[in-house]
Amino acid sequence: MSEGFRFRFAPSPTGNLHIGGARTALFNWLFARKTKGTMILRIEDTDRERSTQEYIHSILEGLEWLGLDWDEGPYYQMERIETYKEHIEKLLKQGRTYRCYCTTEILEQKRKLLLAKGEKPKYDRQCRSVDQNLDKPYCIRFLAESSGQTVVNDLIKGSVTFNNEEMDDLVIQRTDGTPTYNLCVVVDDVAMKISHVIRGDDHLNNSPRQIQLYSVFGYPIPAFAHLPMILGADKARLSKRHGATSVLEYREQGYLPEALINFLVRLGWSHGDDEIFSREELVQKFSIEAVGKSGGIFNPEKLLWVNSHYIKEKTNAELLTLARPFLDKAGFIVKDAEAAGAALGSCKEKAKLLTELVQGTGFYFKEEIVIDPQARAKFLAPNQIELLKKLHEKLGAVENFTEERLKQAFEETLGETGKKMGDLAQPMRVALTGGTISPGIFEVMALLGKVRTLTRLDRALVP
RNA sequence: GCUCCCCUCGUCUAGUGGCCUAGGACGGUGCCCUCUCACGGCACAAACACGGGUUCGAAUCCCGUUGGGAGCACCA
Repeated sequence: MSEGFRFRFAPSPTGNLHIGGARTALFNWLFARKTKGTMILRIEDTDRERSTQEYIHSILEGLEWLGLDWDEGPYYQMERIETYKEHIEKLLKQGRTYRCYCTTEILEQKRKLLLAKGEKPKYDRQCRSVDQNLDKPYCIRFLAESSGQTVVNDLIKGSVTFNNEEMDDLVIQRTDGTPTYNLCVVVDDVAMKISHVIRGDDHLNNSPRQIQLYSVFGYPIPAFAHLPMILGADKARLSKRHGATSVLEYREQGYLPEALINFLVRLGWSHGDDEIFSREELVQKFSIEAVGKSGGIFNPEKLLWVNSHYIKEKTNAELLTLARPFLDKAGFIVKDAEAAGAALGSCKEKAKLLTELVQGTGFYFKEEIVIDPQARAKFLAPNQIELLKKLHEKLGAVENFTEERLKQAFEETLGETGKKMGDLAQPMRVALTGGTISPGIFEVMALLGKVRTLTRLDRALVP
């Protein structure tokens, strides 16, 4: 048995699972499932200042909602401190580290100075030639290669060459003794036998520095794939000011996980002219070669369209399950699951979000409807009331409120009065739903049933 | 400022030298359907960033320019 590929999603719990993170997770997941490899979840929580337990929960919940499962983990970096320490020790023995006593203020000054001179603000290695046994707080830096080149062979961007002189001497251990990101990723990716590092292309510049670490440790270098960024409408990296960034916010707004997945995968990946992909199709059709190089703008309208597509595909029973939290929130009580499902189903053609779907079914769930004054003025004028009264007589005689039978009653009324369907349907709609927008009028009546239909009609007939 | 990445309709993209009069999708516009709103159907407008090459032939290959993005933390 050959060993399969291994992938990881490694978020830091310094925020909720956001759109960009979700897509990184998705691409890793797709590649893992496609190749029958292993998906690993690792929480990069070495930033103790900003990492929180709430964010960890939020990230896990987001992944779960999207259906992006993992085979190993979650591993927590804070539980692996000893391993990092050992590796720092190794580097020390190889003479590739040195203590740096420079304070944040001093470093800040140096940066400003270099920037003002028009140079790249990298550390000047001053402490390298300073006594290593001073009784002062210190951090540990990695002595980087200062000549030659480092090549990143990226599955998406191709081969990218960096001059080593561009590289800075990274801080690998903070003054408080905790290791930092660039060291931890390398140590962990090796320890977890990661074969493919798939991450956002904001990390592309980190890759050569990490490759240097792999080399010094004598570890094999994994394959890299740097995904292009997701941008806002102004082409700046997606952030809070572009609207919702947390995946869970989309759940609250009434999006379906499969819609978000489908939308996200199409941002930077394509398969001919196809737009809609089931989870199974994605796993089958996904390939890293088809991932684009350029950043993509997050287009909320398209997301909405994808979502409406998936809502339309749902059965009544599925809609009821999905809409449940929103119904509860609206205070709508489900007495008859089948009828409630049918009510939701009657509105699915016009709903782009689950929240809209539930709003649309208010006429069904509310015991007492309130008639919109404008709608009343326009559609419940005296002559229209007369027409409704005629219809009322017919309806009283109708035993079963089936759409077919109701249509018949309408047509009879219209035949006797010479009016058109619109003349009758619209006033009826206002009488039964309180507004001018609803599913087909016969469907509404069938859904409400004879008793409620006639009660509402009675009430509407007295101004 | 320096380093790296990127560039096909407004947006996501198809396209790997002739199939391109550049295709699809979202959005937009118009028409049809129709008991309202939608759904749906049909149609229209809309792009190869620019400039040089290479070639019989370039959206596709090469060079340069402009433009956009990312990184340059004791954040990840």
